[in-house]
Amino acid sequence: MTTPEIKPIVPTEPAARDYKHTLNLPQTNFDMKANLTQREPAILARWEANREYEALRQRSHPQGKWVLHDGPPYANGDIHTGHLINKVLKDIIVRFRNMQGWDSPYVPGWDCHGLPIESAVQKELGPKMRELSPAQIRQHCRDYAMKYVRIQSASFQRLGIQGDFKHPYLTLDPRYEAGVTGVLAELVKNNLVYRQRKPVHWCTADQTALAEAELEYAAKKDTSVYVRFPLCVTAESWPAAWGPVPTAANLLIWTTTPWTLPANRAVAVGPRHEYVCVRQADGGEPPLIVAATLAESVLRLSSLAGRQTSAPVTGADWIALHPTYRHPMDGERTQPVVLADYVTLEDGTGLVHTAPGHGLEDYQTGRRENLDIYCPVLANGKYDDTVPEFMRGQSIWQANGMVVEFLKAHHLLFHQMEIDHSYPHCWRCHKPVIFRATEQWFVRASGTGPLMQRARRFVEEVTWIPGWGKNRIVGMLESRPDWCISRQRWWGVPIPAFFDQRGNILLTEKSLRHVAAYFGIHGADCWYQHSPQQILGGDTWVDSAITPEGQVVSNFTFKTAELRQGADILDVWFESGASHCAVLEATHPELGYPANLYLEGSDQHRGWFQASLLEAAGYRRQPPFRQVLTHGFIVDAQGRKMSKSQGNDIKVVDALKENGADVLRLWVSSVDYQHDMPCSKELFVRTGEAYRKLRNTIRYLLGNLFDFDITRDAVAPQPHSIDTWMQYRLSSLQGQVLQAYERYEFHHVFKLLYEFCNVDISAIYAKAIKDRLYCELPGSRRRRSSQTMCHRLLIALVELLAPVLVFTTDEAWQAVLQLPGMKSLVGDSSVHRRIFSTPQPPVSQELARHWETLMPLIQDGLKQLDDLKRSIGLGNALDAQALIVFPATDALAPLMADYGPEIEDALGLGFHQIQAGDQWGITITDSRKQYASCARCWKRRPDVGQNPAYPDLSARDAEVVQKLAAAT
RNA sequence: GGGCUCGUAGCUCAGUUGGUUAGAGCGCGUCACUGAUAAUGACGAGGUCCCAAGUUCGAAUCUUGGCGGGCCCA
Repeated sequence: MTTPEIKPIVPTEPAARDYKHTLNLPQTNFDMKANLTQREPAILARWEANREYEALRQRSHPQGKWVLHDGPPYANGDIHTGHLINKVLKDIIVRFRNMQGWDSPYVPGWDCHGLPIESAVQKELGPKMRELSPAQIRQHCRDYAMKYVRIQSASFQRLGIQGDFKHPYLTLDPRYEAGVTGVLAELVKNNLVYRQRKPVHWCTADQTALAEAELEYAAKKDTSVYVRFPLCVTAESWPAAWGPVPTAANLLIWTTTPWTLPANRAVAVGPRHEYVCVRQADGGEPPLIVAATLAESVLRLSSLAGRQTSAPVTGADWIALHPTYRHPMDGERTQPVVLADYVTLEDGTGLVHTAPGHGLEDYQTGRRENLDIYCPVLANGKYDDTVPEFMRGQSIWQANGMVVEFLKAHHLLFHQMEIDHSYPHCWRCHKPVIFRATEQWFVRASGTGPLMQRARRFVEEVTWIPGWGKNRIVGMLESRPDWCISRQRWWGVPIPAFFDQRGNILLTEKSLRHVAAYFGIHGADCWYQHSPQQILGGDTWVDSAITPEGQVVSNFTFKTAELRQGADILDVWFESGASHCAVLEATHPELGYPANLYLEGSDQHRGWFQASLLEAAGYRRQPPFRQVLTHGFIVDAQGRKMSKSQGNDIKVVDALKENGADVLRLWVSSVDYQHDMPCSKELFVRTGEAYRKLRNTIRYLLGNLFDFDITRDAVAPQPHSIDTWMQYRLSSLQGQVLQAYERYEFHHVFKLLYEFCNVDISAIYAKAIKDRLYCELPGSRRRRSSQTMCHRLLIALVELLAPVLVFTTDEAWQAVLQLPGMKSLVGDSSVHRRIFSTPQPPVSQELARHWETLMPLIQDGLKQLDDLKRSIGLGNALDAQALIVFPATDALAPLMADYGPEIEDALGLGFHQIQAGDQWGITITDSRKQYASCARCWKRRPDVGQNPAYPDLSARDAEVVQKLAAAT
């Protein structure tokens, strides 16, 4: 089969007639320029006026309820890139769920209590703070927190985050405070709360205990000392392996905190490590006891000449002889050498100075060995009066030098050196913290207790995304100590314990439930304003009591007039960790327990995820979340952490002004958030370029639909046209994008949509259908078929982009509603209240496969066009023609009359011919000297001038113009 | 120092159970179009797959050890 021979017409210059007005050129008022910084606030105002969030809630939700529970950001400071990533990811998910047909409400929350706010207020108030009552201080803190709630709320909304911002949850809400207290009641009921003297991280500047999450590690210089502890030498306790019993000997210990030496109560050795006795040949120095493997390196520190090292003895064998030593700073005290598993031989001497009041491991050893949990350091970091006289009242930070001097003077200092090490600091005041034994409230959250057993089971029941999140939290649970939940500050939820004059304590499930109800009405501030009589509501209260000795006595009668309130408040992590009860059930019961999803940065494995899990494990049968999704952290372009002090941080507020929210949201969607995310101004600029491509694709589709009425003009894609190919591509795209959303793989969503716009639509389809859209008769089947496809593309793109580009798709949807017939079809609806359209049924695989044969021909054609451009300066493909050769036996052979014109248009050519042959092939040639150019469609074709009435037009264009003329 | 984790073109990402010459889009360069026009198209140049050793006929992929980054902890 060959195209019939058409007699070529000698090229002539076309008459200078202008046919532009007879074309169907794109028309739309959807601007190419986004102007987001102006447009977005206007759209926000419209949403506000239309009560969009409320309207969404009232929409029908065929799938049921699906709840993402917001982790509360801390109400302090402007929003930063961490908020950006977290809130936008949440918003994308919630919007996607809603568009899937779920009822997915979003209630934003804020963490309003805690030390950072109190410290900031303290700084603002200065010395005035001392004159204020606790209630007045709390009022200042409240004002401070609420100020930042307002600032952050405005910023989140400006980012397009959709939610119930009129009714957020605030941890300072009395109902929330009641909820937190209720959780505490549950834990007390299950015997999971106790009070004990125990070393905790303590900030001497802020004078409070600190949680793990409130520490930050920084380099610190310290004096480390090697100290002689005089051994009590007796024949019975002297190992035979060490040779003759000397008259005196010293244990050698190493510590980086000389100030804790007054609190020394034991020396610990490793059971399997070997210890030796080192003697100086001249007998000038008493023998030293050190670990065998460390002896050489330690003794080298001091120029001990001519030494002899004895045979070794294991720690376990030595301890069997019950060795003791004299306290280095208090010769009256005799103290034991004990075993401990944690002693290592990595540094030091293998003998560990043990101060049960100043270290967690030391404390555990102390408990086991029945040692005194002795802590001579007051809350302000100064020694009390139980230490040697020269140190009394001194700050521990000054004491290091004094201790060293003392040791020197008493010939106990073996060696001293300055070291540089990583040391915990207070997250607020950045001062170094210490371990200090104090009376604190604890939750039994360690070991193999019932709470931990259930927590471990919960971990198994939850889906952790990515999967390693599970390992991470399991590892943390395994090694965690009991949870110190008390803090010595003002700004928080009080631990509502009452104390009588003899130190008996009232803190029971019953008393907590009573106080919780009272807090719910009056707010927790009442703890500082109302008397115990008022709060407990009577002169006596009969309940269990905890005696000063820690015994529980039932049916104890408290006289409320003699009670005073405890001064401790709850750890803020306990507060936010109670949100599964305080929010999902108490303040926003419409959400319901448990949540489908918690989504936070991966640091929350130790923070909110764990606090929530532990509290729920204390009294519930079901974990508070079904899925936990974590994201990584934003780093700078070089992959370094962002910090204000380094000046490499990006200000979200500035980035918003420069790029608009949709560009920032698109950036969030474009990166794989499970790892670190590099961020820079340049990356926002790049994202802006991607944004423009998406916007222009929508604009192109809108522009070509100005005269297309979906209710009247839609036709099925023509079977052997590029429309069919496009439908095939679209169906496949929709499936992939929805699946990527379902898996929370938004960077795949972005990539799929972006490449679809660049390649499938822009480079291939839009190019191919330009001629038929612009030049065919408006109502022609060929044009309507492509318009139908454009319409489907438009709706699909706007819908699939809606969770990400919330403003732009809203604006685009307004333009969609202006298209003929649309309002009658969908009314005045917002794209954000839509449920994703069901994709068209997939087109036949056979038709789709045809294009797998044709696409390589088109690729070949493009290459040839480029060659012609370089070799003979052929600039416009409309000045070229193709000879398409197809195998006569191919299944496509009978269809080439249909496919030929499609290839011509896909390459943007003026003309083509088809010819049967042996194998597929395409040859592009210059037709400038062969055919005239049609004055309307600019194609060079042999049929230009065929119609005598229109000598400057091709046959098709002549017919179109004739019909248009007839119609008017 | 420990636990978890990441390291593929300038950027963002793909790379199936190991298997031709490691891919895509963007960006960049060159060119074209001027009826998607501060838009659009074409072609092209870009990679020691962090490094090293090992296993294997064969490693971006598996093992071990480094280096560098991040989070959490000590």
